[in-house]
Amino acid sequence: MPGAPPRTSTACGDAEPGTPARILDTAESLFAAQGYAATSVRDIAAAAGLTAASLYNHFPSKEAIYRAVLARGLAPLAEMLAGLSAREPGPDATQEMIAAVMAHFAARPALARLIQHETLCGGENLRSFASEWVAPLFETASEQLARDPRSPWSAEERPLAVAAWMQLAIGHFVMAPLVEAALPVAPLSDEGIARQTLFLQKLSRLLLRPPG
Amino acid sequence: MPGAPPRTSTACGDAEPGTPARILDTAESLFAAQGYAATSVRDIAAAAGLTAASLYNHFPSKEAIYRAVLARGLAPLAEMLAGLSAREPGPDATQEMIAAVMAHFAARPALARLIQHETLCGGENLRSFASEWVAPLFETASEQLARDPRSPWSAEERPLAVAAWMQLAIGHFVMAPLVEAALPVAPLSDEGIARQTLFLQKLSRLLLRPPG
Amino acid sequence: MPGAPPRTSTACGDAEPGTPARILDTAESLFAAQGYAATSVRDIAAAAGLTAASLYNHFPSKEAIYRAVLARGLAPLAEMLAGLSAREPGPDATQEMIAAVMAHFAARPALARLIQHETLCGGENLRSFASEWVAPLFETASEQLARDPRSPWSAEERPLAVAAWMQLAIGHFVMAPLVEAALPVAPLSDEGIARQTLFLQKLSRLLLRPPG
Amino acid sequence: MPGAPPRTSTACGDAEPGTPARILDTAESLFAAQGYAATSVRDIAAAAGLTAASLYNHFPSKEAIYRAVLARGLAPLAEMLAGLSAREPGPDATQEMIAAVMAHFAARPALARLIQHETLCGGENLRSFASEWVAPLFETASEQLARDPRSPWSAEERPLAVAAWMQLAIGHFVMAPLVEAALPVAPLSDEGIARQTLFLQKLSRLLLRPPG
DNA sequence: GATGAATGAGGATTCATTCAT
DNA sequence: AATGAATGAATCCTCATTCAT
Repeated sequence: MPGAPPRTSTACGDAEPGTPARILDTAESLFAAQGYAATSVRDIAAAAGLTAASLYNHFPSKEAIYRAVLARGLAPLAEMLAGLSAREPGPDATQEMIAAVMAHFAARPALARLIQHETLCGGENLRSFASEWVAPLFETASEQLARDPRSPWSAEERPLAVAAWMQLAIGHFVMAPLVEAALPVAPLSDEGIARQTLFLQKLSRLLLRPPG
Repeated sequence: MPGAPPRTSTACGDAEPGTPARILDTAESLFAAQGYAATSVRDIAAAAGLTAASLYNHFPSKEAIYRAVLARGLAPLAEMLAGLSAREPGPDATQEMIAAVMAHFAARPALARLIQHETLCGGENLRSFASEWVAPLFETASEQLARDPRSPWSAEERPLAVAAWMQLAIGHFVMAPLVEAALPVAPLSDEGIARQTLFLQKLSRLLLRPPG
Repeated sequence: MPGAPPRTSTACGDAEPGTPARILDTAESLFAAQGYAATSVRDIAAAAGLTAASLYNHFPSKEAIYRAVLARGLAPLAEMLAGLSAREPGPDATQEMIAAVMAHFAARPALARLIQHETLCGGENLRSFASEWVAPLFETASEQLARDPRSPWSAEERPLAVAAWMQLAIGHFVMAPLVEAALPVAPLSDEGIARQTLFLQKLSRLLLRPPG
Repeated sequence: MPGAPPRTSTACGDAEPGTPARILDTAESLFAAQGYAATSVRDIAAAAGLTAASLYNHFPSKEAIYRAVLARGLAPLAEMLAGLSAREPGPDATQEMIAAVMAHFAARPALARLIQHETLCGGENLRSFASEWVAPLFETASEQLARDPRSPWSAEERPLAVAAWMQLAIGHFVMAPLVEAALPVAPLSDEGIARQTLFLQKLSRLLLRPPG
C-alpha cells in the first residue's frame, strides 16, 4: 500500500543530498537547537520528510544518528585543527588561526552549539575528539607561545591562554542569545562575527606587544 | 495513609532545608547535569526523597520547578552583579570583579551549567535576567573601561571585551570536561579555579598596561 | 483531568481481588492462551480494566508480570509436590498422587498450558522450579517404585516412568484441543478430567499387577 | 540494483535446497524454537540469507510461511500415520507403530515442538490435520485394541489409551528441557530417544500381558 | 504534606508488508 | 529473484499530571 517517492539519485551537479545526509542535516539542526533529549526521532524524521519508521532504514537508533551528526561535524573541525597544528609558527600564525576557527564555526551554525550541548551532558562522545584533536592543538599552540619572546605567559599559564581562546571562539556563538538580550548587537550576523574575529585578533596582538 | 516524616522546621543554625528547598537543590543539580528535557519529575522527586505526586504539593509543574531553580540561582548572581555595577571605578575594581564572579560560580557548581543550558535552549527564562542584570553590568563595565585611559578598546569594542570576560568566567566551568579531556589539569578543583582567577586577572592587567 | 475510580478495599468476606491480583489473573489466562510473545501489555491491561500506563504502577515490566504469574502458579504446585514427596509410601500412594495432581491442574486451567508454553520457549524461568521441586518428586517417586516389589521397572526405567506420568497429566490438559478435534470427547470437561484420572489410576494399577 | 547470487538449482544428488525450501527450513526451526508470534519475518529472512522483502517473492505472508512449514511437517507424519492405520493388526503392530512414530519425530527435531506450539495457540491450522489424519489413526488403533483379547481397556478407555501414547511420544520431545533440568538424562540424545522407545514398547507389552 | 493509583500523550523501536528498481 | 526504502500499526514503556485518600 505505502510505497515511497522514487528518489532518483540522478547525478547532476550538486544534487540535493541523499536521504541519510538529509536526516543528518535536520538532526544536526534539531540537536543543536534543543539538545539530544529534547529532540524526538519523529521530529527529525518529519523535518527530513520521512516517517520515523523509515528513518530506521538508515540509522539503527537515535543514538547512532546523534553520533553520526557529531562525527560528521567534528571531522572537518579536526582536520582544520590538524592543519593549524602543522603550521610553522610564523608571526601572524595566531592571527590566521583565530580567523580560521571563527570562519569554520561561522560556516556551520550548529557546530559550536552541538559541542557545547555535548560538553554539558556527559560528553562521552567528545572525549576522543578532545584527546585526539584538541590536545595536539593545545600543545602546538602552547609551544608556539613558548617560542614567542613577546609572550607574557608562564609555562603554567600557556594552556590556560589557549583554552581561553577556544572558549572565546565557541562562546561567541553559544552565548549569542544571552549577549543579544543584554546588548544591542547581533553576534551571529556576518558583521557580528567579523567584529568578534577582529576583536580576538586585536586581543592577541595586544597581549604580545612588548611591555611599556 | 502513610504520610511523610514530620519535617519540623525548628529554626536552628543551619538546619537541613525544608522540603521545597530540598526539591530545588536536587532539581538544580539534575537540571545542571542533564538539562531540562533529560530530567524527569520522578527523578527529581526520588532524589529529594519524595514521590512525584508529593512534589506537586510544592510546585505546580516541572516548568515551575525549573523557573524557581533558575530564579534562585540567578538572584544572588544578580545581586552581586548589581553590587559590582554600583562600585566606584577604583583602580583594581576590575581585579575584584573578576575574583568576585569566579568565587560566586565556584561556590555554586550548578549555576554556570544551568545558565549555559538555558542559553542553549531558547533561553526565554534568561532574557529578563539578561536585560535587567547583565545589561547594566555591561554598561557599567564598559563605562569603566571608557574612563580608564589605559584601555585599548574603542567604544565599539568595549562591550565585546566585557562579554569576553563573562564568557571566560562561565566557560571555565562549563568547558571543564572538554578541557580536562585535552589537558592534564583539573579545572574545577580549588586549585584550578584559583589558577583561572589569577590568569584572568593577569590578562586584564596585561591589557591595561601602557603600550610599549 | 484523569482520575481513577476509587477502588475502596472495603474488607468484605471474599472481596474481589486487588488490582495486582486482577492483573495477574488476566495476564495468566492470556499468557496461557497465547503465550508470552503474542500477549500485549495493552491486552492484559484492558482485560484487567486498566490502561497500559496504569499497569506499570503495579508491575515494572511485562517480563515481571510474566514471572509473577509463573511464580504464583508454580508455588502451590511446588507445595503440593513437596507434600507428595513427603508421603510415606503406602500401597495406594500412587493412586492418590495421580488424583491430587490431576485435581490441581483441573482447578487451575491455565497452569498446565503456562508450563508447557514456558517449556517450549527456553524455559529459563522454569529451570529452578524443575530442579527444586520436580527433581525431588522424581526421586521420591522413583524410590517408591524401587521399593514396590510389584514394580516391573529397572532402575534405569523408573525415572522414565515418573516422567511419563507427568507428561500424561500435563498432556491431558495441553493436548486437549488436538484430542478434541480428533475424538468425540471433551477432555477439559469435569467428566473428561475424571475419566482421565481414573484411566491413569487404572494404568498404574495394571502396571503393578503381578505378571501372569 | 544488486541482485542476489544466482542460486543455480543444478539438480545434483542432495544439492543445497532451493530458496523456498531454505526459507521453510529456517522458518521451521525458528517457529519451533520460539513460536509463531515471537518469530519475525526479518529473522527468518536473515537466517535464510535473504532480506525480508525478498522473502515475499516466495511466500505471500508470514501466515503463509507458517502454514507451509506446518503442512510440510505434517504431510510425512500423516503419510506415516496412514500407513500405520492400514497395517493388519499383527501381534507386534503396536511395537512397530511406537518405534515408527518415535523415529519419525527423532528425525525431525522441530516437528513435535511445532505441533505443540500450534496446539497451545488456537491450533486452527491443526484441526484439519487432526480430523483427517489423527482421527483415523485413533480409530484404527482403538479397533486393534478392541480386537486384542489381552487388552485391558474398555471401549470408553481405548481412545484414552491411544491418546496417552501420542502424548508420551510428543511429550518426550517437547518436555525434554524440563526433564533435563530435573533429571541427569539427555532425552534428546540418540540414546535418550532409544531408551524412551524401548520404554514405551515395554509399557505397551506390560499392559497387554495376561493378568496374574 | 504525602501517597498510590490512574491516565492521555508521547517516547523509541519493531512489525509485516509494499513497491520501484 | 533480490533489494533498499517506505510506511501504518503496533510494540513496550516513560512522561507530566491529577485526585481520592
